[in-house]
Amino acid sequence: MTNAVSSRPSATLAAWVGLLRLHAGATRHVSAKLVGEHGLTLNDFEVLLHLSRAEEARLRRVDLVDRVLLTPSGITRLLDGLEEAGFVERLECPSDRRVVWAVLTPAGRERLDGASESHAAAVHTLFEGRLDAEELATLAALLERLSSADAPSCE
Amino acid sequence: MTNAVSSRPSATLAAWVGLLRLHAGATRHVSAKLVGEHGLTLNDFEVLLHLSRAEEARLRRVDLVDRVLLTPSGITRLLDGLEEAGFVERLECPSDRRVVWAVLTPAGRERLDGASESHAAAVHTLFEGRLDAEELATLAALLERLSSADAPSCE
DNA sequence: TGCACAATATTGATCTGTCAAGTATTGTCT
DNA sequence: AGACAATACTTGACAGATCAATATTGTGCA
Repeated sequence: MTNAVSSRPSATLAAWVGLLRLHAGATRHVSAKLVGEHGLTLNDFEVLLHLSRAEEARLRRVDLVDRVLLTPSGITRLLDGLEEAGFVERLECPSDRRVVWAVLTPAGRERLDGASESHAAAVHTLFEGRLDAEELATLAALLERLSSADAPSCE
Repeated sequence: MTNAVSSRPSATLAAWVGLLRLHAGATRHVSAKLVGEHGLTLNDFEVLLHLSRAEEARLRRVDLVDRVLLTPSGITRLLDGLEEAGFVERLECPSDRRVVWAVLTPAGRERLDGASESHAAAVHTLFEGRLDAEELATLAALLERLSSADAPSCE
């Protein structure tokens, strides 16, 4: 009886597959709508959103890496696209010449505003009718606790 | 103020970002271990696992699409890799010549068994120390309910 | 029977993101 | 100062997955 996975479908495993399945399905739903109606990827949207909330609508690459959970090169490439589309601009930081700010342009803000409602609605329909307010709060709290300090050292 | 997202950070939204963040972090952790120690992608692993549990250790492409939440072409390409590695074999179905079974080979089963424990351990460390048994069960139940009938028609 | 349509699987083009490596700048320690 | 590490970002090569289009087989029905 060596197969730990199939012989002991524990609660951790159930939570794990639930996470995988929900993410895959949810992400597809929300992303399809966002791309179809506003030409924005999920990550595009998130970057725009974070910029819009930041001081002076600008962030360093590194800060975006933390917030969006992408690798540095992923962020660079994503921003390349957003720059080309005119939603974001590069701005060199005078005090530390290693950093390059990503600045939200008016066009970027406009696109973000246009997409926000539709995005919120899409997310809403994922949960609507399946969970009541209390369950939702519980879920949010649990997920938050799990993702807070998340990378346990890989031995 | 027309920005629905930033002005109303509702519970749905909190759950949503929790889901995104947890998935990104967790997936990276588990996947890194699986690839590093056993040369298997997360999806490779899942396919092997589903096959091992199936009747006669074989499934149609379409069934894998449902279980693993990948597109048909994604499954085809993933199986190409597993075939090349010798973990899976193609088998044409005599009764319906459109379908091609994916059959788990002994080598595939062996690799799966080798990876299972390490995988389960990796998943375990994600939850360990952060959630007690009851919370874990709650989480699993909530996730399961959300992902069960998942694609609400996109209007 | 024959014909329209659905279901299964694959392929080519393309996209998004990763990894490993490399450049440039800044900070620290002696 | 000068050496060395750390930080911020970029780039080339590539993996993994998607989409749209296609081939093939099965099903239902006039």
